[in-house]
Amino acid sequence: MTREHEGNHAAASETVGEHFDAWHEAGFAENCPVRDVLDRIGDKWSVLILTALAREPKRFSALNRDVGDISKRMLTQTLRSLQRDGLVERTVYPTTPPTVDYRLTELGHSVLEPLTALIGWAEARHDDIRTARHAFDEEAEAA
Amino acid sequence: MTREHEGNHAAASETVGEHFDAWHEAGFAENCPVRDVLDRIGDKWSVLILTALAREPKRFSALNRDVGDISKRMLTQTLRSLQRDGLVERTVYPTTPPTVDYRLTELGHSVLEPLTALIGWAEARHDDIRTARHAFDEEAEAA
DNA sequence: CTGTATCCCCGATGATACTG
DNA sequence: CAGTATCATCGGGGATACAG
Repeated sequence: MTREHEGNHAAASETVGEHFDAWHEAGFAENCPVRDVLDRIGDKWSVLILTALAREPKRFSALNRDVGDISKRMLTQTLRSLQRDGLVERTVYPTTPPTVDYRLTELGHSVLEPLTALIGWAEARHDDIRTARHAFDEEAEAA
Repeated sequence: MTREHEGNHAAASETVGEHFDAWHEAGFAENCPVRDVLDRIGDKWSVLILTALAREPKRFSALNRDVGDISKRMLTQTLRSLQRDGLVERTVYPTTPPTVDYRLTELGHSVLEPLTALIGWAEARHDDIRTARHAFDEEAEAA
């Protein structure tokens, strides 16, 4: 089932494979751009916040509401990280009580493209994953 | 600097934004395909293993060597997860001592595409991120 | 060679209370 | 409204020893 498909991907994987081979041989693992980005993408809230800001700037309380069940603590912390990395811009309006909004920077918008591709893959292939899990678990159960 | 760029991304972000707005409103947060995938992508080793297998199947010991400084424990554990999700196929050859190799399935190869896009973004934009961090940290230091 | 079994530690996250 | 401070928890992941 797997073997027949390898041909389909040979062309793409050839290039990609060579790239990653060189990459691994170079000892990429330490302080590598990719791990750096992946660590951020990988945390529990960054992607959710970035996508929540995709359409328009939002205020702190709006984000707190729109992103499901994130604590104020983690919202603040994640926003700071995103701001520090130049993905999000924070604007304070000196009203009372204070008004603050967050918007994606150009860099923030740009990461949404590869991110959207990945999210698209997740949505498109999630059924396959679920099926694979089921098969795997039942096989394990048989033992 | 940010505002001027928004126009460039308006067209793309409009659609993407609407998608994510609907997505957030739908209460996506719980057992959502995307969090599911992101959790795996986000862990410390999955992407490294996936890319290490991009070119060709590898044996356990080869993976242990090629992926920088992963413990046997985590290698086994991560490979099991990837196998369970149908991204990696495990083949045992009944020799003595045992020989085992791991290869990407079609599903595994397919995730490499969006993943490669993200990695490409990381490599292309890492300098911008580093610059942003520097600026942010110095600004904080000034306080 | 290819793992499994244990123990342990630390950082990420949550809960709660407080502040300008 | 928009945070900060503090404490408690929980699980990911490393180290090490053992096993088929």
